[in-house]
Amino acid sequence: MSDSKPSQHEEKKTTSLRERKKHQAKADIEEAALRLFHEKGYEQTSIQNIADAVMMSSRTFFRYFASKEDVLLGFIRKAQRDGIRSLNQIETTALPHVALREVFESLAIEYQKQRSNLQIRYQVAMQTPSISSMFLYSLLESEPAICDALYSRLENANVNEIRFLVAIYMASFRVSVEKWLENEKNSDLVSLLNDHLDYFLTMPIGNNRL
Amino acid sequence: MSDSKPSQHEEKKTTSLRERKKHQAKADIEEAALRLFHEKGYEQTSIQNIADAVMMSSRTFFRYFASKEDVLLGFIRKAQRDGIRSLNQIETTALPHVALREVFESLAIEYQKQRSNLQIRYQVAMQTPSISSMFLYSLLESEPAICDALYSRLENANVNEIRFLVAIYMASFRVSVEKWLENEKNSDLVSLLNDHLDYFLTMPIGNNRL
DNA sequence: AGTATAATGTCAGTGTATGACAAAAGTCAA
DNA sequence: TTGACTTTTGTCATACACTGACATTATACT
Repeated sequence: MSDSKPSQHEEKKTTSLRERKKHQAKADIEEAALRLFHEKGYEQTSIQNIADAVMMSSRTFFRYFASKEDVLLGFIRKAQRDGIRSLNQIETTALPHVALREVFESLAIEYQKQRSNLQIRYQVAMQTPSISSMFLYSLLESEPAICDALYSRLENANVNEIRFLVAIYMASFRVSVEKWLENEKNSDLVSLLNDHLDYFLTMPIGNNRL
Repeated sequence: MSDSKPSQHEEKKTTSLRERKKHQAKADIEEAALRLFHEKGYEQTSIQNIADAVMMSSRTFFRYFASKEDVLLGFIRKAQRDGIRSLNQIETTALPHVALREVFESLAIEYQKQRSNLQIRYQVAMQTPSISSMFLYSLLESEPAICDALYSRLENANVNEIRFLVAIYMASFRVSVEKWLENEKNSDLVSLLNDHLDYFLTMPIGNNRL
C-alpha cells in the first residue's frame, strides 16, 4: 500500500504473483480454519468466522474450498489419492496379498509424512458425528478404485476375492491409523500396520471354533 | 370433520388415537420421502417437497425426524442397534471368534428381514456421496459398542485384539451387505456372510507371500 | 362440557452453499 | 506508464436445512 516502490525484479521464479497469492490464500484459510476448529469446535466455527480471520468475504472461501468439510478432510483425500498412485507400479504377476501389502504400505508411508497434520484433523473429526462419518468415508471411498486397479493389473484375479480382500486390508489399515492417531506414542504407522497384517495373516483361526 | 358422530367404543385396544396418529404420521413421512428420493433423487427432494406430499408444515417434519438424512438412514441405525442386542446373550466363556460369528449372524438375520426396505435406501444413498458416507457410518458406528460389549463380557480378552477382529468381521459384514443389496439374486445374506467368514477363516495366507 | 395436555402451524432467524454481476487487482504489451 | 485484457474478489440475491418461540388446534381426561 504505502510502500515506496514495488520492485519488479528478484523472484520471478516459477510461479506468478497471482499463483503465489492463490496458494497463500488457500493455506491461510486452511490454517485459520484448523485453528478455529481446534479452539471452538467444528460446528461452533462458522464460515464467516473463518472468512473474518483471514479477512476475506465468505463467498471467496467457497472459491477455495467446496465446503466447510472440504477444509478439514480434503487433505486426507489427497493423501489417499497420492498413496494409491503406487498401484500402477505393481507387477501384473504379483499375488493379491503381495500387491495389497505394497499398496497399503505406501499409503501408510504417505500418511506417516503428515502425522501432526492428520492428527489435528482426526481430533476435530472425532468430536462431530457428521464429520467422523466423512473421515471414515475419506478412508474407504478409495476402496473401489483399489479394487479396480488391482483387478485390471493382476492376472488370474477374481473380482469377488479382490473386493473382499481389499475390504479386509482396508479395515486393518483403518484400525492401524486410528490407533496411530489416538496415541502419541505410536509414531510408526508402517510397523503398526505390518503388525496388524502379520497378525491377521498368521491368526490361528478356523480351528478353535465351530 | 363432517362425520355424524364419533363412536367412543370398539377399539381402545393398546394405543390411543394420539399415539396411532403419531405413528401414522411418521410412517407417512417416511413413505413419501423414500418415494420422492427414489423418483427425483435425494438432493433434488427438499423437506418442503416431503412436507407437501403428506400435507404438513416442514416444521412438523423435524418433530418426527431429526434431519433429512434421518428419514433415510434412521431405519438402518435401528436395525443395527437391534442386531447388536444379541451381544448380551453371549456367554462370557465364548471365544471371540464364536462371539463375533454370533453377533454378525444375528445382525444379518435382522437385515434379512428388511431386504426391500434396505435396498431402496441403499440405492438412494449410493447416488449421493454425502449420504453414502452416512450409510457407511451407520454400519460402522456400532463398532465401538460391539468392542466394548465383547471386551466386558469375554474373559481373558485383549482390547487391541478385539478391536482388530471386530473391524475385520465388520468389513466382511459390510462387503456381504453390499453384494447382497447390489444383486437381486443374492437373497440370503446370512449364507453370503458365512461364506465370506469361512473364506476368511480358512484363507491359505501367510505362506504364499513374503 | 370444560380444562389440561400434547401436536401442529406460523414466523423469524442462523448457517451452508451457489449464481450473477460489478469492482478490484494482476498481467502483458506498446 | 498507460491502457486493454484476464483473473480474482466482493456484493447481492437466493435456496435449502434446521431451530427456537409462540400462537393455534386437536386429543385426553373428568
